[in-house]
Amino acid sequence: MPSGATILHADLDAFYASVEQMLQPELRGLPIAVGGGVVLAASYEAKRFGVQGGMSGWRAKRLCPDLIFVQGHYSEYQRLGDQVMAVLGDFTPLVQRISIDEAFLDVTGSVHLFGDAATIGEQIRRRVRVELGLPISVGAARTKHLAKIASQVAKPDGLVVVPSSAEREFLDPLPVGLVWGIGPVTRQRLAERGICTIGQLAASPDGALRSLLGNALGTKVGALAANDDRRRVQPTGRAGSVGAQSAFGRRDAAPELIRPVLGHLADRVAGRLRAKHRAGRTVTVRVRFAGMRSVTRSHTGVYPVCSTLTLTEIAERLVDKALSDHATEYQISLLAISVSNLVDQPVLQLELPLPPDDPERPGSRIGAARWAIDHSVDDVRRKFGRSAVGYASVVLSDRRSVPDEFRELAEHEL
DNA sequence: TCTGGGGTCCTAGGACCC
DNA sequence: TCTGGGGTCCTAGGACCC
Repeated sequence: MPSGATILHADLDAFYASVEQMLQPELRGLPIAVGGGVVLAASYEAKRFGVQGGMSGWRAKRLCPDLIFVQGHYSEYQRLGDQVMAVLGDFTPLVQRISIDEAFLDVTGSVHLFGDAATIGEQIRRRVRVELGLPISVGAARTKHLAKIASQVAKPDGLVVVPSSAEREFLDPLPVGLVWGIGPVTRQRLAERGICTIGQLAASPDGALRSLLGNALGTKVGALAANDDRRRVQPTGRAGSVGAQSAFGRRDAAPELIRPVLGHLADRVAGRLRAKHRAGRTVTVRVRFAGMRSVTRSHTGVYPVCSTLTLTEIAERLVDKALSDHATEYQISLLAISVSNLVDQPVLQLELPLPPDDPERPGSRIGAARWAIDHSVDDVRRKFGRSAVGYASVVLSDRRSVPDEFRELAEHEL
């Protein structure tokens, strides 16, 4: 009997940790964490003790004294993640990759070739296990939202198919936190009103949902309740913004470090933009203070920016503004730069020389000079590597809490 | 002895235009 | 002589996701 489920959500289990256990068999069955100062990923054996990604290493060790810290094999993560996606692509061209280790599939057109959703889900799981040595969970349902919830329920290393005839029975007893978009804050707000399960949420009047969750999320939950999720699986698009951030942790965030750090961040962001022939009109900085309170300041200019020096200057101005608005805060715990409103910038615009007083203006004297500098730096790096030439990298080299390879895994396609 | 780094989306107020 | 309604863009903050 057909289940009506044609959307799959495939999600590798504890991806980085599983890769380490696959590469080093002596680690299998043991609580491990990838990373050191901060836990980047934890195996299921470690998760049982409450160890989670993003947690500081000392806290994880306190929760799980036998925890083993391992260094990440980041290029392996990328390679294996890509290979998993290739396996998924063997079943349908309609694959929407959400992150390095997770994707939606629409198998509507594939069932006559491979069997129903349950069969395809099992084939995916078997192939990923046999060919790549990794556990992957799969959820199958009529909509993306349901498929995603199903894969979470299937974890670890399982398959859950939600037949369209049994969606309510499946959803109603589940905790609201499984709904995409409901995090800790919203979950708490709902709990205060006695709403803990998706069934209770679905039974709430539409107006109440909207006032509780906001218009957008309320509509989404209403659609979930009415089984009316119409989002389609679509190939992953390009990123709408590029950013970089640097946390100071417990190291001193001396004021004289602000500028070198901004230079370093701008260098990363602008370099990525140039590599993809992109530029952005809006620059946003975020300053986080001790106590996790953070403020943002942004500037939208007339011309798209991709020059390292120009981005640095704009970011410095914005950070100065943020700091003067919050003069009582004295300790900075994080700095971030992000560029949005992106546009394509296929070639250098060789326009008529323009007044040289606006470095942001492409074709102005200063703009052209910066373009030349940036591109020679990019050239040297292409030939000799990132560290061959760069901004204050010596000053900051021992400050990086997370390896660059890890950062790169999280980058989206520009 | 404190909380990484990459993103997306939503909300709300204000400026400005027609 | 005082003011409608709609739309777009920008800014700031916040929740959330992987």
